[in-house]
Amino acid sequence: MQLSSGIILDILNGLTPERPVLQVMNTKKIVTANTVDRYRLLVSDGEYVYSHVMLGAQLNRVMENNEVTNFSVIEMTNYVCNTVQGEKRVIIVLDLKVLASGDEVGEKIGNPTTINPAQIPSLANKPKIADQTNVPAQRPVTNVGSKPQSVEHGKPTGPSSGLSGKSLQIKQSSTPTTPTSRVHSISSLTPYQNRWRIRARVTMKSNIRTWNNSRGEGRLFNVNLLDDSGEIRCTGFNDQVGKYYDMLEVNNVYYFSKCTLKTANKQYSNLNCEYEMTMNPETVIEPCNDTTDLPVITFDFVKISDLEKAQPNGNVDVIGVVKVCNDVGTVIGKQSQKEITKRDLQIVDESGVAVNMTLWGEDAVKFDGQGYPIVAVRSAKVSEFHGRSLSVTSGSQLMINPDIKEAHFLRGWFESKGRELNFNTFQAEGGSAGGGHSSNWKNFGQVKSENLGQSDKADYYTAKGTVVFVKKDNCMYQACPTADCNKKVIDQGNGLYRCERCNREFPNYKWRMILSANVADHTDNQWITCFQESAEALLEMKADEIGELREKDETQFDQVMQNVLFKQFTFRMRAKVEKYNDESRLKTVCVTATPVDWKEYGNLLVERLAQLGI
DNA sequence: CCCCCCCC
Repeated sequence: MQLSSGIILDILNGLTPERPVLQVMNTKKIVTANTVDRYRLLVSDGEYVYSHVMLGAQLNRVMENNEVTNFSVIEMTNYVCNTVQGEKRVIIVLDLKVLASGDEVGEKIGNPTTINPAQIPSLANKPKIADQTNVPAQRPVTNVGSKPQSVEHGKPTGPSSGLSGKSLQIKQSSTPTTPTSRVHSISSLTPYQNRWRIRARVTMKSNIRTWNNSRGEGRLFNVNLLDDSGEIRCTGFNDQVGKYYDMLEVNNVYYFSKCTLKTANKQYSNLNCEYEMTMNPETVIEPCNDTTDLPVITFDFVKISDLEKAQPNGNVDVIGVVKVCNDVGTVIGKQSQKEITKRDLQIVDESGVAVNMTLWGEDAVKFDGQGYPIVAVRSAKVSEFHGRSLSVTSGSQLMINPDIKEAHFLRGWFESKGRELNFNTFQAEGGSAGGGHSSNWKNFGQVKSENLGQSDKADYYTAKGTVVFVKKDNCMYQACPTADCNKKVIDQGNGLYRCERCNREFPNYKWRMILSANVADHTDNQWITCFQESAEALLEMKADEIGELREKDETQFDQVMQNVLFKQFTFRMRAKVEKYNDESRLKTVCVTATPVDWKEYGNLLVERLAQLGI
């Protein structure tokens, strides 16, 4: 009986020779929980044996009927060779003809050896796995260009016959492939492979966080893992927190295997990786001391003075001396309505500028500002608040007094001269009333035609407009008298006013205004909301006086509301779309309203005329 | 399975 000598290598090299004749050396039933059983074969072409051969499920009958047994000689009349897990080749037998039964043959034909991976092109240039089995002469390889089909697309295999990843996980001791030392690159990982191992440096480790929502509760942490191919986020939940949180240290290197991969939700990740990993009970993490060839954590520190050039809502690496460390405080999250702990720092560097940096939660509580510590933050979030400020979010890595050259430099600078310096700070845009220059002039027609405020961040603009209408109803309310609390109080009817936020009753209250006004120019009109200061500026009266009028002299109160009509102002506006249920509409808040500076406005018009060539 | 990243 003549086997197709050496033909297995041709198949693994991408050729699809017709009707290869092979001897079945061994068979194994692969039992899986959720899908039909499959059979795996060890086959020989007389020269080589190969074990990654799966029988299509439609051929299970030839096994169940004992048509194919050990030593049977078969002809593969239809088959494909797929690449799985990046490089492993699996031959799937789609149809076969039994040329001789195992009983008839009764013995091994020839003296086949295992395949040397070096003979398969894409494996050949990876020295780590070139094993030392005797190497037959290299066979000429011609790529016919017919890409191996993916299992899912293999047309004749039928709906239930795809090779499930599970069945390929089954370990066979005879498998002559991938030694355990083989390391995969992070960028090669996909959810469609299970047997991988990466060697990576931890570049970020979060705090342990707890959650409690409708889907359950628990705790979790994440690490970012870096190798020379890329960076991936890995999350550990519950048991894995206890198992791995202390073991994993930023900057150290570990082997990771058997994590669950899934598509990353880019919305929540600042890493450039399509997938992310979750630790599971099978996960193996082992320290690795040979770290020399792995990339080290690098910083791209931005000088504080250069933050004004940084993209708002983007991330920067930053390092500075903590010049001011405020006490821990709490705020109420707007969406969550939960209390959040925070701490504001002011950090400075040799660029002579100071910036506020906010720490949250555990970072805030644990921070010790004694002795002007140096903080380095990888991926701090930049915000536009007060011109520029920084926030250490869960995607950031905070390092206190890190042992890096930039920190030593800053320490020297601060001790020798920085300590005595006065630092510049960023200025909030649009905060200037009167004296400062206004910018980004728009008329209301432009606001609409240029879709201002339609992106996810607010747009600021300046407009000259005429007040054409104010809503006097509900334009003010009785608010908590506490300095920083403007919450509406509840009249207890006994001369006391209760503030729910402060959880206190007061004998007095202060008036706060929320005035809706319609302002117009020659192009369009715009509804705006004026809070306290801008409402007072429009009405040219303090809120407390207006409130008193409203209580005691409604005619005069109405007069105040009348007086503002047809007056012109320079409005500094903040425009942003807001969602009410499913409807989104542009909300415009008047940040400041100032009397029109006619000289400035005249100059603006002259400039406009010049642009028009008039 | 988180995914809030806040507040002024």
